[in-house]
Amino acid sequence: MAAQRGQRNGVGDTPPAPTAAEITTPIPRVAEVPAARDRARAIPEAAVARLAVYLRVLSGMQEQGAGTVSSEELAVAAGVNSAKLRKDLSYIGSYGTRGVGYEVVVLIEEIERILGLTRKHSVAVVGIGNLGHALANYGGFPGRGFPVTALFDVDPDLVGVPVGGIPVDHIDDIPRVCAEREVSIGVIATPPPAAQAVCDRLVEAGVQCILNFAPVVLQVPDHVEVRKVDLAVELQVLSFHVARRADDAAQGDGVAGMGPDLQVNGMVVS
Amino acid sequence: MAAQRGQRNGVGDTPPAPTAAEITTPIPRVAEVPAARDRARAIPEAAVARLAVYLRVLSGMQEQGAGTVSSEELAVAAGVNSAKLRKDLSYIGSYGTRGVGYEVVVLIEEIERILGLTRKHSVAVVGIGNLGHALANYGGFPGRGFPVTALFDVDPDLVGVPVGGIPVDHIDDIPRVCAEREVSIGVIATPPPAAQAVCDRLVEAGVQCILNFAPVVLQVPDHVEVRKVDLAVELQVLSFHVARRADDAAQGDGVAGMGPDLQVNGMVVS
DNA sequence: CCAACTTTGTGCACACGTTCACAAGCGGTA
DNA sequence: TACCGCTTGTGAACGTGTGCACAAAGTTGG
Repeated sequence: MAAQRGQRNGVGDTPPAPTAAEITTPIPRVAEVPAARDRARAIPEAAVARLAVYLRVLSGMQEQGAGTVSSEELAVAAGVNSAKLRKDLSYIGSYGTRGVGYEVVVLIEEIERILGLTRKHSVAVVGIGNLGHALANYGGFPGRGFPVTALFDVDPDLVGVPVGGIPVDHIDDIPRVCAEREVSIGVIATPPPAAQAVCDRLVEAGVQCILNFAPVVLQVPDHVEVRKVDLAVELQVLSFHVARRADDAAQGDGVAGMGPDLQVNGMVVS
Repeated sequence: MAAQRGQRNGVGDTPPAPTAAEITTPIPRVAEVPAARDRARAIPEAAVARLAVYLRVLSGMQEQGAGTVSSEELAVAAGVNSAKLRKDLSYIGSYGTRGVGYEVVVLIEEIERILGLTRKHSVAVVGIGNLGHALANYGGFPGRGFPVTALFDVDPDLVGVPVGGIPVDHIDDIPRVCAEREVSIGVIATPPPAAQAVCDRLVEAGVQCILNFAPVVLQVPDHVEVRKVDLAVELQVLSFHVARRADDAAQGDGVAGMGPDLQVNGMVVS
């Protein structure tokens, strides 16, 4: 996935050099806060998403009492190449020990810090239909750190009714309620026609991050970050692969039989 | 976003040249079916996802009685660059008229054909909790073409109960039921610990495409296509952006005040 | 203290995707 | 028919992300 956003202007004009303090580094553990900040800006989006995956895998390992992991172990558990994993981790700093691996606790701490999980992020869900209901009932959202603190809908029958312990407010109250409860992430689970209007109100209320489940391309000012989860697109992409597969089978038939073509690379699957 | 998959081996060893029949092209409208097949294999994943978006936008335009669209119009409606849009469309063929634009109907037809939407794809939902319930109730799934024909759960209290018009079966019946109803797409909405086992059964049942909502890295044989929708990851990526933004504000403070930095590029927002 | 082994961190090359810029082609007009 | 303006389709440059391969660095055993 790839998130669409409202026209990000050319980021090509970044500062020419990273102060060169990066290379010299007289003492091993310098570059405390400021360098970390500089690095944070350079982490590719895809790597950020993977860091979140690593974090979950690491949490699982921690619960099972693992003290350290090698990049190889962590990589197979996360379903990625070990080189990629190491590169991803290098974006946030050098917290591994050569010849040994990474300390699970340290890695968890650092990833959480980079992802901003040390702070709680209030979540508001707008649109309490099937999906909104499900989201609200997650209660505390994935793995805590993202408490759902506000619910909104237009339906007067729903307003006031508590869902998952939180009373539903009317969408007209978005600005007030979001401000009061310091909502930092808005989740849009409304029907398509309502999505843009809801989005506008969230933005107006100062919400800077939006997770959009409505199959609509949202227009937002470019200081707002939008991520989209689009069920229809996911299914259609899968459909494409079904079709491609069917075509391949129909076409490359007379050549090598109908069996799957041989696998050269060693599968890492256990 | 990027979908993880079970190690795709180097596609670098593709046929050396596309038969060179591509370049010469004596007659304008040759390259009927076979070329379309060859092309289909070359469409980048990201482009496929966007084609699905274009399709939705086009459907909306068709309903409003539009006969033709220019790449520019369609691009802004889909929230992308017009050059990118044209390149994406070029992957599926040349169906535009220079100086005019694209015929909406034709484009819809062609995109549907490429995405394999001319055929119906039965969907099975496994795990009828909050989310599974919501998915089952969509009834016919996004925009039809993806009828939900089977539901599964372990809970004996749910088995036999109809949800959204379809009775829930026990997950032990996955192979039989999936075969009977010719399920081609499996949706996993179970708790994390059950996901891999469920996935294995789906694969065993011959399902080749899986949409995974469970926060787990699935291991599948490489003829199976997996797409992942991970709520936790989405939120954590947003959290990262909040943090980055906070850092920026705290750091680049003394320079240009606290207002948003000026926007150079012309916003396309209406 | 040294040598052998292990694993990280990263420079480099490659591949993929995006963007630019323009020739090719079509419709409208005189 | 010839010209003009407009929009497509695409070759080529560019930027980003991925994967390889190896030096750097640490640990363990003698």
